[in-house]
Amino acid sequence: MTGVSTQTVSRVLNKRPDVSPQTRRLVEAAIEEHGFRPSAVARSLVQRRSQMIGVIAAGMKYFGVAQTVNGIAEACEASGYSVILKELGSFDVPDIVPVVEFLLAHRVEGIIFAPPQMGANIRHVQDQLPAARPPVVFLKADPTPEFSTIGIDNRSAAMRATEHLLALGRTRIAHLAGPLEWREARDRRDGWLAALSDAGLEPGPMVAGDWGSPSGVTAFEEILAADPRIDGLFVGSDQMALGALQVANGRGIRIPDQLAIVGFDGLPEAAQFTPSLTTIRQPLAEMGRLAVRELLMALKADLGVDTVHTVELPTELIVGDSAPMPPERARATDPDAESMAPVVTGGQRPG
Amino acid sequence: MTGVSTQTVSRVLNKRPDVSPQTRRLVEAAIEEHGFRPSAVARSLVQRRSQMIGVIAAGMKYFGVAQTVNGIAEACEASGYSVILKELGSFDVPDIVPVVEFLLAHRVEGIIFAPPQMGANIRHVQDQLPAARPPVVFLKADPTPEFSTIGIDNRSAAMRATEHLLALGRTRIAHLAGPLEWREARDRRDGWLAALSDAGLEPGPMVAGDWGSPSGVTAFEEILAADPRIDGLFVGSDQMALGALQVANGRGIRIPDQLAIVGFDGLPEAAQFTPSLTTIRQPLAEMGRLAVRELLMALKADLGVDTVHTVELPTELIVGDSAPMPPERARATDPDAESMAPVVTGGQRPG
DNA sequence: ATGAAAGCGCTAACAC
DNA sequence: GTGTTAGCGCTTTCAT
Repeated sequence: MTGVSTQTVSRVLNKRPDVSPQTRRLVEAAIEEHGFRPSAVARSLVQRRSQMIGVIAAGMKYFGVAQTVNGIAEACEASGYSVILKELGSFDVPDIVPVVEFLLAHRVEGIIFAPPQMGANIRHVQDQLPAARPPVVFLKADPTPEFSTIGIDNRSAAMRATEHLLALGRTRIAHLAGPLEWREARDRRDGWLAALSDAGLEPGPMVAGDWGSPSGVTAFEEILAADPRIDGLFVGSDQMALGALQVANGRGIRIPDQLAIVGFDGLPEAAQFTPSLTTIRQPLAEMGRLAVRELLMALKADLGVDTVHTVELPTELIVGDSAPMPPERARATDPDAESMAPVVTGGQRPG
Repeated sequence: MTGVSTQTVSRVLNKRPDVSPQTRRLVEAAIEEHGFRPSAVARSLVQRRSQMIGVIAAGMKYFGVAQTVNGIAEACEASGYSVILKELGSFDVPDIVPVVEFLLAHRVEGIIFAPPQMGANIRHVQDQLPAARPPVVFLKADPTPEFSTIGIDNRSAAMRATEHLLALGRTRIAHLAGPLEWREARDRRDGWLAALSDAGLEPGPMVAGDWGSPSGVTAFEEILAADPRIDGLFVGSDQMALGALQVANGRGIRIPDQLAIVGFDGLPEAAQFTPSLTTIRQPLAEMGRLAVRELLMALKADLGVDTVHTVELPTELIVGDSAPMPPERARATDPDAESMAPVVTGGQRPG
């Protein structure tokens, strides 16, 4: 309309080949001059694809969630998608439904749930999801036949952690748990119990914290009060383990000789704790990336093909000084030997 | 069109008053039955407001950026806006321009830059920003007359940290700096130098790390090698301070008696370090929230009113055991006494 | 209280 | 190669 034509402009913008170089230059000049910017909104409307995926996150203040959202954002950018981020105060159902509606209204092409945890409430969310919807991936949720889920096997990983303590000859092994309303906290506790039961040992005391490092301090003190003679401790998060380390150091408890500690999460900083922390690393960013891949695959295959997958990503045992490698090497018969192979960091012990 | 009418539906959806209750119920029933969902895309198109704000972030893997994005998302939700999150690999100019174009094409109503740092390159970004654009806020950037910026006064905060060490009677004060390509790292170094110069002292050795805790280990070892007799250390990030603590603990350096340490950032975990870390807290989430407020205010005032503000948020000295309160209380004449008032955490020292 | 008409800014399907 | 027509799904404005 401006200088010369009407929607030849469209062809220019979309870099179609069927435009004469001359016209093209003309149009481009006009665009430049008028500071014209094509509306992606209108384009989304007519094409019925927004090139957006919706991310429903809660607790981004937690290291894990932030890491996962990062993985999602990265993978989206790499695939030409963008993310609409909805941060929720909580995952209670009444909160979630309007958010999903919002995302649907914006015609996102997929939705990822990235919570710090998934409890039973997720069932309700799943029930309330409208039938007509883009693909959805739940992170850290119980497997279902209806939705793709991506997570780790918390129970096995916790068993692996506990077995590491057992391999060090520890027999009185306590657990500093996460809040037991959280499924992940319960799964980790169950893994701890199972490993002890397999070894024919009684569980040591268990106290729950709230994932944060201050709660590690108080919970560990309660554990010590319950049984000062424990020689092994499995902690549900690295942050709580940090609190336990502070108490142990303050009381002159020698780690790992007197008490060996294994954490959970794989914070990058764990290697610089005093002493460096043995921990289970979760592939948090990978989870996010994989969730995007799942979505894109489902989008591609939108024929009735089966696009529901349940993925459990492998975890790693990162060995630090708080619970070093046992003298006899990891058993070669370990069924998960590959995925769960221990990784030894440069457990730094200066001086 | 369906059951009864055409765009009376619109009135129903927008909860307009001028619809008979009867029709309303009819329409609502039809909506429910057909699983109809209004298109926010079409609405954005016709109303010319997307209710979206664009966030350009880089380095969300860093605690600080994640925290800030969290604050942004929170504040947006609270105001009925949503965020389109673009995560960048880096803030090099060629990368950024297309991202801004993308956001503009999506008709975001504001843009926030949330990088881990802002170097000189930001100038180029600012220069390349098109003239016709929604309001933009830069986080952590140098003040400019053209754009709103929100950050902290790194230099003053670093002076405050160093003065705390001086108040403890320390005279050989070293600095474990961040990477000096970063403006923030340089500002903190300058604050350290200024405080020492004001006190008439020579600066101790300085070595730069990369913000991460492993680099704290090696950099601190270099500092010790350069001058083993230092009695104070100001560290540019809490994570690097964690590395320094590990080395100090490993070598039997008594903290704070032999060496007092002050960090920077205010990680929540710093209180559980061994020993608990004295540090400068930055209001990271607040920065994000404030950025959103800035944007919304600018939106409201879009008359030629002056909407460019330069905000420097106050920081806090959090006193832990690594550099305790000096015997004589903080000088009452401190000009920043209020905003910079030290906060004493329960520096935990068990047993 | 409701319907009809026009248009937001683009692209798809055809003509020319 | 380029212009024309139509329509994406809404919200206006004006009639009724």
